[in-house]
Amino acid sequence: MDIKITFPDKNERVYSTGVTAAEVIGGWDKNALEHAVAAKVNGGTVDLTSHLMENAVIEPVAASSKEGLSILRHSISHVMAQAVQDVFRGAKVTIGPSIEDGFYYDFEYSETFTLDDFEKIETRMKEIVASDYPFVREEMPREKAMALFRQKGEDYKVELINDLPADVSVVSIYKDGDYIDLCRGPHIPSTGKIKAFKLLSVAGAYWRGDERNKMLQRIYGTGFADRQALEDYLNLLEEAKKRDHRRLGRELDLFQVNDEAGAGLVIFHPKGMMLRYIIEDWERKEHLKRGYDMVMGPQILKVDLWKKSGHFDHYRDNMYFTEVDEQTYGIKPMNCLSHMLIYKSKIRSYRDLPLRYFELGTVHRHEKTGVLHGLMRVRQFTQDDAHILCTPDQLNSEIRAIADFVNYAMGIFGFEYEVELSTRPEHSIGSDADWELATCALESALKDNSISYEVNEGDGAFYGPKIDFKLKDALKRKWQCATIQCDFTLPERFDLSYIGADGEKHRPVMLHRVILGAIERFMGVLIEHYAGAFPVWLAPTQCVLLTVTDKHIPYAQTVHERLIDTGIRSEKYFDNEKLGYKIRQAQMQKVPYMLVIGDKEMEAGTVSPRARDGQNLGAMPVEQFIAFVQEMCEKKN
RNA sequence: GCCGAUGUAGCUCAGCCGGUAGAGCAACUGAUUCGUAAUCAGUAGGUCACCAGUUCGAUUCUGGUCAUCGGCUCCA
Repeated sequence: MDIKITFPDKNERVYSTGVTAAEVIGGWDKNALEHAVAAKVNGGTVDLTSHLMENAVIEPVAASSKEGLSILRHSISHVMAQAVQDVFRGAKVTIGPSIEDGFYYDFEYSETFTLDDFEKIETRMKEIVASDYPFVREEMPREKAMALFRQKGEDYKVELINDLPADVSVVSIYKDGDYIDLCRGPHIPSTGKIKAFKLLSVAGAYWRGDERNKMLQRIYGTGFADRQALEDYLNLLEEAKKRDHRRLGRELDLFQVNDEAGAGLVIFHPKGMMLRYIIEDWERKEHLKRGYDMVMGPQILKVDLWKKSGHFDHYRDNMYFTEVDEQTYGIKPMNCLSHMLIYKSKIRSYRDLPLRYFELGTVHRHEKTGVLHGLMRVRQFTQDDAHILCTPDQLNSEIRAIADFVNYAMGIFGFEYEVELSTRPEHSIGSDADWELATCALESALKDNSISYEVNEGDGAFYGPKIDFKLKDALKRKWQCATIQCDFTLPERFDLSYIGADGEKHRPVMLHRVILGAIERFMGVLIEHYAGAFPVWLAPTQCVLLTVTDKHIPYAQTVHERLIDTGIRSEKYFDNEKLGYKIRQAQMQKVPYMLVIGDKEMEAGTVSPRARDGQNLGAMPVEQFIAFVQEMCEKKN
């Protein structure tokens, strides 16, 4: 029997049944086979060693492609597990997938792995690579596989097989050398295909990601198609370290987190506070343009109100409480309660809706110690929070308007983001019907706006489903910033109503939403995004005046006063140092413009700006520089 | 909260197999008055995270606490 194979270039060739994918690809293009780690056959990815049994469209999967890298890294994780078991007898294997920038493998082992062990493991891995063991796939009945892994003492693998759906009768295993692993595949043809890898870190991880389970040891590593790509990636990691917001926060004197004050509590220094002020000021204006009203509620509210809202039952562990005059107060972890009370302060007509209450609301949440992280994860933070109360009919257009707002804001800062729709979690309040309605409202607004999104099952807030906007920082970590949450429950619990056109009472719907999310976190992301070199409109210091000698100070002082007078954030640097030294200092502080002031400038009434990128703009009248900076701010440059 | 690592001057880091500590940069003082990424000299700076224990003696060893870092879980 012969089969017909179609290549990517649409050419076709006939082979006898059972020919391997590698033979077919090699016959089509030797070079393509050289760089391939797997094959795509009729859309599915398979081993190069797999046999083709029917007519097929075939395509090589290159090691450097996204899918190829994933397969390569998965294979490297097998080799690492093999090496770990060779070096550390008794280590049990669990799972070892490829992830975004590499791979990991989780082990159970009596001793702790240290960074020093990496060398031993890598050395053994290199031997395995040099041996060029073929990866051999074998399929067997699940009972047989279970017996095999039980006999090897691999309890976790036994559990994995045990938990497979009942209708799975055959499982696949992969062998390379004398190592056997339960695996769906596909894998690279042989260990010799591995050209570049590195182990990066070791950390704890719960078996199956559940904190009730045993803590395993996870070794992270990465691999690439060639050494150069690996080098480039490692350099990128170094670069990312340099723009870590915690480091820049100190170097640029923006903020501190102090043990004496408490973990997760940010203290803003003048420059950091200036940055924050600029962002908040901009936000207030943007909200006023969009029909929001500014409001403000108290920091603590009586515990009974938190019971009424459901926070006490569902959010208590994350809340701080305080006792005053035998009254218990909850320190607010969210801003909604006051906003509910504002709504309730008078009878509302359908003509009043939608009402959009905006508050830069500071909240406290008791976050677990292990999750605190610079500005990104803190215990006190300020949300650019708003609650929109509207009729069900208005829901769709309100959600669309928020999505537009988010898009506009992200555009200003040049962030990319992804959208997720999070549905009802395990612990939640409200009826199924309301959840259904709320989820549909969010989903249809996304669809109407043709925003692509992924569904995140069970990740909603306890009172309603949400749309999350996740932006990416310099380390490619995703951060949840903007979110829109649809809530039928709180209006119910607070018995909110409006009088409709029919003269009857109706229940409004509430949207909770933030645009930047937490100002602290957003600033952290911003710092890394710009590597501390903020655009002029955001820079805490926009220009610094550098005098050549002391005799230029009086003139420089008048320039400074003029700049400050026009609202430009100018700083004086009149120290008795050489110009080169001062430029270096200003450069390291990443100030957008350095204004050099010497004899020439003093005589002509000019300044000579030097841009942060080293470009000398030449002498210009002070007024010209002012106009220049003002224009940049206007354009948000 | 869990696993692991770490905590020495403002910062980056040495050091001590137990005998109370150093370097570079920063800071301060003086000299120098200088044109686009580091002028020279001097001075000062530390309860070695905190609290116990072992010891004649602890920064060093042991235990606990706090915090930080890398992850897990959770989240704006």
